[in-house]
Amino acid sequence: MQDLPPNPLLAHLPDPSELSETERDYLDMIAAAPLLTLGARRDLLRDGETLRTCHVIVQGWACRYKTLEDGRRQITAFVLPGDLCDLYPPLLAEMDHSLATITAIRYIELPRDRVEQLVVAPAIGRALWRDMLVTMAIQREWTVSIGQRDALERLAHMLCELFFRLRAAGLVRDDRCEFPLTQTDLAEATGMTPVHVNRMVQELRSRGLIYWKGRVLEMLDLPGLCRAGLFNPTYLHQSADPRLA
Amino acid sequence: MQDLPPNPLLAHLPDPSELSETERDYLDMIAAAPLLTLGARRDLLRDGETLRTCHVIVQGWACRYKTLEDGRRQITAFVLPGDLCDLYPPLLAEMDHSLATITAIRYIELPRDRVEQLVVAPAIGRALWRDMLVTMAIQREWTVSIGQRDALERLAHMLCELFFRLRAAGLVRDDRCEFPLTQTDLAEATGMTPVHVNRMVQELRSRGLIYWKGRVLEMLDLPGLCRAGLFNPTYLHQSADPRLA
DNA sequence: CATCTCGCTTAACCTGGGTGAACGCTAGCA
DNA sequence: TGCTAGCGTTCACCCAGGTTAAGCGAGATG
Repeated sequence: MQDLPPNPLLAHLPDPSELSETERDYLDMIAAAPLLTLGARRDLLRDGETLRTCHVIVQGWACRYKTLEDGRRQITAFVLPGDLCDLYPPLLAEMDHSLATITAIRYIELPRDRVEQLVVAPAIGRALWRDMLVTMAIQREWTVSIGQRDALERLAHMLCELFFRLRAAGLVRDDRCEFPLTQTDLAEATGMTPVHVNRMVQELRSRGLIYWKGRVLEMLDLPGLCRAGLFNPTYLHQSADPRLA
Repeated sequence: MQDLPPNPLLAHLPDPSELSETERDYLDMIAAAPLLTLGARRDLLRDGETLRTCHVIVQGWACRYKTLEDGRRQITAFVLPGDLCDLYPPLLAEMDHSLATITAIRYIELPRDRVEQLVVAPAIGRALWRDMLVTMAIQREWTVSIGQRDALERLAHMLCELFFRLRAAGLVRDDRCEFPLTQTDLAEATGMTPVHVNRMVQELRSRGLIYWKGRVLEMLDLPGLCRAGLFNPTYLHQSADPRLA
């Protein structure tokens, strides 16, 4: 593990100087919350659970998924290092999906009423809204992908999305990033079979678009991959992000 | 058109007595906003537009959609009468999808800064958050449907979802509702072709699950349709809704 | 050092749903 | 009262991607 990045909750907020004193107090309390740990490939939250606390994943990869009665499983979102994640669900009565780790993670727990405060704090609330709207846009784009793009486009699009999000989180150097997903994960996220994901990975490799070995993914031709996936990054609304050089 | 329901923004909020005076003032101003009209099958907002106002659809059906460069089109959500709809997008810089009417609609426009106030008003903000989380849950469920359910299940699931939402909005009587979607709409929403939607509609009819003619849809066997679609309504988080008898 | 497991890879075969095209019904509309 | 347009319906054909199964390499475990 690398050194710990600052709490992602903070990274998503405006400059502290724009916050009221009350808001700064909230954040101080959050910064003081103890860091918890969970190993790779475990459930953090299960469908049907009732929650009294909220989670913020500080480090590591996770995913949301739903399982049908007969066992079919669909990953509906990837939660990347630095993403806010389970801040909101406890505002509803009951989990309607599960959340599992991909890698080991570090996270904090916040009591529910603290989140309710954050959500309606002026500057913090607005920032959380903006974050939520981007998450929503990503979810819409998955719908478009699975509904309209063919297998190759879908895989290319998914890799582009993850890459752009990782880059915005400062986790890309020289077009390379750590990439802990398995082909089976990608299959469950894109609605195809692991076998077919493999075929498409081969195809992207043979076209010279990506290098992927072990846990390292490198974009050999990012514009080409974007074209192959009909990927247009505007839905990520990253333009204003200062971390993009 | 039937008589006008109250502004859906109000329907989604807690009892007015729980609101502060400031919040009640906000709502009064909203109630006073003039009602605008737009005909069926028109774009209300287009991908790429920059917005300075927000919209609340008071009456009628609409949908969100995205179009790929080569014309493939995916409907990503249906906005039903009474749903909040475009309250939030203007918090982001630019539309990343389009919004089109299905039927003629009535709507109001709110200036952007008014929405920013609403969103962080204590009681109103919390209610809007809850609404947003349900919308998000629906979007996740679409991902699951398109990713994992087969054509028949997908169609059945979509009909169940729309039916439950319409029922919560008070638009169902005796298991019947007005249903202005075409089979092509359903095709664009479920990621299949109109031809195949038609085959699946025939199948649901021949199993005695639905009656659908003109603009009327009737559930002849709702439990059966739920089973056919592997539909579990918990993700709609309707249990607490007082309008469900 | 042997064994086990997990993830990746390849191959042969099959099917759900796409494609393209034609036809018919109903509802405006001139 | 005939024309046009949109929507639903049906058919014949075909392919993208699913299915099943087997082999392989690398890291984990005893």
